[in-house]
Amino acid sequence: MPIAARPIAKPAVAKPGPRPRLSRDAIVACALRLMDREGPEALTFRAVARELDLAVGALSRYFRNLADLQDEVAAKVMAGVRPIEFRTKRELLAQLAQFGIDLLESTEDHPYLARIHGPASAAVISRISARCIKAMMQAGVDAERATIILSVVMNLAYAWGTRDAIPRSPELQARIAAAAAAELGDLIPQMTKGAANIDPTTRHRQWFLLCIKGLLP
Amino acid sequence: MPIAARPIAKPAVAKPGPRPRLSRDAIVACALRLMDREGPEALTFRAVARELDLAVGALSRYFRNLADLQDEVAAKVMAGVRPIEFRTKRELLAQLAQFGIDLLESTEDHPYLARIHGPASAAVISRISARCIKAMMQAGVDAERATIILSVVMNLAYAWGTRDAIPRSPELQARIAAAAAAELGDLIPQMTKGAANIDPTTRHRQWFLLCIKGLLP
DNA sequence: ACCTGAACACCGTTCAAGT
DNA sequence: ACCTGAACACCGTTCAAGT
Repeated sequence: MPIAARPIAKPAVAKPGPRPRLSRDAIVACALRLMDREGPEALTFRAVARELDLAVGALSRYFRNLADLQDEVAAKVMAGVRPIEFRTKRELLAQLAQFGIDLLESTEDHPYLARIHGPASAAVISRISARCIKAMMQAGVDAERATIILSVVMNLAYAWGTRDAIPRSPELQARIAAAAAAELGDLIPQMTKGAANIDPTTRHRQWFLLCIKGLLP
Repeated sequence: MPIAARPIAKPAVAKPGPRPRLSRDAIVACALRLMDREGPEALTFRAVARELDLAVGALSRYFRNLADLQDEVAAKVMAGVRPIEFRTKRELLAQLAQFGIDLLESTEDHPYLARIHGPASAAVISRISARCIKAMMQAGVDAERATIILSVVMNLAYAWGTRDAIPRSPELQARIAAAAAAELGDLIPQMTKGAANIDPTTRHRQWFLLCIKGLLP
């Protein structure tokens, strides 16, 4: 996901006195860059202020509190996800799968989304959801089914996108694998059989298609 | 979910000197109670120390850092979720739906789980997943399908369980509804039609069954 | 009007000192 | 061996004072 260029020109030497007002969006963009670069815990008012050459206190004029800023970052990311549009019934399946892939890539790029989710990002997601459900209903899917299908696609995208987001030490990785092996026993060969080295996006798309096909009427 | 009683007897008057050692689990149980009572942001080393009548520094002997303690809390909650067991093929559908309901109720009780998730809780989830997948494979479901079905059930349970976890002011609630209405337009009547006032658990079970039926071979 | 930056009340984490 | 609690380096948030 491309990040907007620095929105505020920084004078070579800090000058006192009133400066051009920052936009909320410029601050959100800066916060997003910061999180993508240094991780979610690096987002602090003080770090943003440093980056923007502001005093700490100034940020409170734009955001009620840190949670508010975090929420707006999540909203900005989600605003970049395009909902499906109704065209033809035949395209519905492929469109839904593509929507899933798009969302998956967004959450891969910003795996901290669930930790900073708030009311504002919830509103953005609600709007995207409504548009997707509308498209499905125009294609003849009933409201309940459309809601469930969308829920499946969005949540699988999120889960698959963040699967590798928790840093695992090699020892822990091995411990998890051993625990799974102990449970699965002699079924392991069957499991690894299908995991040929195909492109992950292709495999994810296949999984999305399998789910959506099973759920469309 | 029942919480264990306070594990350490608190002397009426604080006495200096060595005291009986606390167990990691006793501290985790205390942290869990604290989060359920006062929300996830109330979990601090200092609050736990106060509750357990300990000095702040002592907790670092048990947990590397706060994230470690949070992770163990999530692991404790997840350890209470029972995976499905293989019995008969006929029971598979109902068992998977029940597993979904169980998980959904856990996440409703502790909606902060995603925010405190870490390597230890990931290991617990991995073990539960392996057991569920094994049961499905013993019932004749191939490994890939079993993985996808489990992914769908677990992630829907999580999403549906936390749907109402973000506090929304009435104004925001209205703003979200208005945005959805603007997108959906005249399709709203169709949507609300099915939402008769049935028990939420029953509705969730129906949704789980619909999904699983569509995905089982 | 808008920004500054000291002040305040909290944190997590460390570690010499106690018992 | 285990706990204490002061000390340190950070936070978010507030607000009188500047320009």
